[in-house]
Amino acid sequence: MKRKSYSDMNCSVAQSLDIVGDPWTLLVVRDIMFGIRRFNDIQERLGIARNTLTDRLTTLVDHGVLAKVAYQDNPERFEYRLTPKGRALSPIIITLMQWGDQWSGLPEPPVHLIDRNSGRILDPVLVDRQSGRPLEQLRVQAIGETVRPNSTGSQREDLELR
Amino acid sequence: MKRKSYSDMNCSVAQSLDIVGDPWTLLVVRDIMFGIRRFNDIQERLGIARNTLTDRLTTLVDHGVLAKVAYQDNPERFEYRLTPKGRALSPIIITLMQWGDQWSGLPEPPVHLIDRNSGRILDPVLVDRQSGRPLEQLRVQAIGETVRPNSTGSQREDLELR
DNA sequence: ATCGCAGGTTGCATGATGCAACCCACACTG
DNA sequence: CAGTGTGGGTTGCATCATGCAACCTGCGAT
Repeated sequence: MKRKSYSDMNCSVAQSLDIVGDPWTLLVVRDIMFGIRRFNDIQERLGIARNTLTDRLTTLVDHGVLAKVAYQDNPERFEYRLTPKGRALSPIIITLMQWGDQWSGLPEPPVHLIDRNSGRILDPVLVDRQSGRPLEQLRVQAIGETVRPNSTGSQREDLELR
Repeated sequence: MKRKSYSDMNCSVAQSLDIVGDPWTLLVVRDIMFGIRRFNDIQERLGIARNTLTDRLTTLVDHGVLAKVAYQDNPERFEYRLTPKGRALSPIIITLMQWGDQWSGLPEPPVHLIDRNSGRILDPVLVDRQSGRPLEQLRVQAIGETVRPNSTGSQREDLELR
């Protein structure tokens, strides 16, 4: 049956996953972010079915995450580039990469991010912009209509971040 | 046909998505992180099919993301709690939430994160741990076997992060 | 005795995916 | 100008995952 849309869920996580939650979608974005921008290159690297790739690319273009631009005429050939909305996905890709590095059992990280100025390997961490403190060191609470005490009637709890 | 496993891809993003990339999985983790921990509560909040929820929960337990713990006997009743591996997913959930807040067209964020000490709304940003500088302000390059110059023969490019 | 609840399991219909084959316009080679 | 290669797809078919509703089981309460 059709996969249910999350879009009526009044939850930003659900809104995001409604756009980038399909299988392959974030891997396609990852490849394009890393400089693989053409249909055949993406298809070969990922091993994704060609019709599925067509679907993902057009859906991402429809959602404004990618732009399809011709890089030559006669014959017309295309590449896919990130829009600002697409570039804003980088924190998601990077945190997914980190979690995979730490927890998925690969012997060592297949890819490192380096700062081109210092040449150093980067260690990305999520902090509060104002205080600069890592979120995992704070007592963080979620507030909003969507988040309610659960059925036990317990009071709202802190998020377990570490 | 069966969805292809990404696990032989030598890419941490793929490894992560192999575990948390199924539809509903991250929404289930989100709910549990926000304190919804019981089968029926999750099922009602998400509107997920009950058999699908069963599958997602057992898969997450098998992967060590969740722990199924009894909170009473006679009759035995269970709740699902995050393991350390599951708690480590919080940066992914939070960055997904941010992207949804910014780009998915909701009038305003349905949920805010606040610091319980200061009471202030948190604005999470991904920085390099050592320098404290936001990644989007750096020239970042990905290095590793998986990342190669693309078919145009162009040299390795910086990641477009902003 | 039966009602309800928590936490599932089962059966069926359909849509999404994988896979292979095909297509089309153009360019290059002989 | 016939044949071959390349980029970027489309089409058909088989199968798996999902949605949905119904059913089940153990227990406590009425």
